[in-house]
Amino acid sequence: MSAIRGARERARVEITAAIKEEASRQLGAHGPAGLSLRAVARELGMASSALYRYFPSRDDLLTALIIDAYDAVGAAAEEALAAVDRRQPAAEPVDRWVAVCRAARDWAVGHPHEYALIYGSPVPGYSAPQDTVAPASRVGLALVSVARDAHTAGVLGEPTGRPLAGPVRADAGRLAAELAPELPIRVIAALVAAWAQVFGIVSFEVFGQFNRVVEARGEFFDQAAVALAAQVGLPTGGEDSRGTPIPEGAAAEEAAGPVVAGGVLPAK
Amino acid sequence: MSAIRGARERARVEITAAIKEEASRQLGAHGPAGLSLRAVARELGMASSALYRYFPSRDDLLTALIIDAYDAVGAAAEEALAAVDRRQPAAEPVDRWVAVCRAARDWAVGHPHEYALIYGSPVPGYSAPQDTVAPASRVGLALVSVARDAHTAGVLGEPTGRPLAGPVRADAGRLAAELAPELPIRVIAALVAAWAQVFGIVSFEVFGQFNRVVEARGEFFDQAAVALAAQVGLPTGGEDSRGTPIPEGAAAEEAAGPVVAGGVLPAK
DNA sequence: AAAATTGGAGAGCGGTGCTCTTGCTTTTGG
DNA sequence: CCAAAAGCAAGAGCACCGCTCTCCAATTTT
Repeated sequence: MSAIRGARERARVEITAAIKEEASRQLGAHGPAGLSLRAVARELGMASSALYRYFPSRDDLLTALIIDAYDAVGAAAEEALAAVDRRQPAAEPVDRWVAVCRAARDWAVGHPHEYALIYGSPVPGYSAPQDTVAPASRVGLALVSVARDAHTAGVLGEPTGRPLAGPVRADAGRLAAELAPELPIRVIAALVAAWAQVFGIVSFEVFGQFNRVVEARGEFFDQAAVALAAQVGLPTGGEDSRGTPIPEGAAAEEAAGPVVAGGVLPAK
Repeated sequence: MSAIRGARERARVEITAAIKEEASRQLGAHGPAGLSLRAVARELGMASSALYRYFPSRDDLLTALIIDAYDAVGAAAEEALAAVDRRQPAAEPVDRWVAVCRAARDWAVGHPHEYALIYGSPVPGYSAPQDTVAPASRVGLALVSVARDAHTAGVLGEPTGRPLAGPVRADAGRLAAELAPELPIRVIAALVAAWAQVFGIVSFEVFGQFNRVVEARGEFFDQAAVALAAQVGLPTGGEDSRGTPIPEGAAAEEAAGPVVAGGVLPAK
């Protein structure tokens, strides 16, 4: 969209990118607290004050990195979904679900500092500017799309759990209208809960809460992801809680089979 | 245990407590990043260098606050369990479960900065010294004890989900030997997952991920907590048999939406 | 009472985010 | 084509930070 307006403009985007790159490098090396504008400037061979031409404050730099991180994990999730469809055109919903969860988790363990930036404590003063909400939704939307596709395919069962309390139903209804009007309200509520719970497990792993508790983190995560899929109503091929009808009999051989069918990567 | 050994010793514990108190106050006001040794010292009317007689570094002060926070949320959970038993001597397991979850959640909502300290991103360089693991386990142990009591009462059902993968089974077996040998291994695994998932939902609420997504946070949390209880194998009264509402909704008036750290600047 | 330990205060070091002023270069427009 | 405008880099400087070191007073111990 932007033609080469001039050397100046081109230099600007290049330098901006270089700053973000170096900042991201420092963030990976010393953590969010160790991100220093002066150090970035030093590494780039420019005066610290010159940096303020590109980012009006340290928090703005951090916000840029936050958006990039949201986009990175969102892209990873979307790409994983596309990859499983490419590899296996009629993949089971649960496999698509697990692929998305796995992608988020793998990105998180591969980029712990970036992950901490977006799913850890809000770092600066910082009250999530509007620019972050779209990138932040991408993983959630990928999960929603898995459920939506299962629904259109007619294989989406009843989510587990009790009937919704009134206010929760209202929230879920509002969300449904926004992003998937065809899905049952209870599925929407279950999706939101599952979304949070997936990241709960990821956070515990990345933030060290599983130290000396869970060693087989990959398998543990997959197990939980499958359980969450069932909670949402995706057919998991296993005996399910409370006799949820399993729409079609495709998966008879999974009874003793691998926990995760079809091509989801093992731990590492 | 320590008799009054002298004015000096008594002054030491008093000053130590005062430092932690003021530090906690500042943490609540300006967030973890805004905790400044100099400011604490200033507020206490002493030289900043004198503070180092009590805490050898800022990180040590933070560690002390972290331990206090773990103890506080752990105590809240244990106290909630005791309270529900006191109020209702033969409480349903699911009610005891939800009480523990609720206590953790309510504490987190009421102390967002302390919560961020312990369940957010690991703040400094910081590699969780051994002193923190015991306090950090208290909430988890409360959840285990609910399951254990249900088991001894003979009302613990099968946890939902597929059979465990081998490595997960190994982890769960080791944990079972440590803290509840009588519980089925699958229950242990489900407990660990539920533990992480509870805090996933709490973190999403406290860290603002639910902004503009979930408004009825209390009800939503209760719903998820019940679902997790079922996942562990606690009887939840069936899917629709009894419309027993959720125990209590106590803290519904946590108006402040952005729980985020004290605004350094109002953005712009 | 003397000696040893402990706590407090100040100065100072190197670092930080950020602002302001001063020049220089590129872009713009008549 | 050249002057005005706008954008950019650099330096100095402010207020703050964590932390160390030295010096001195008060307390404990011997």
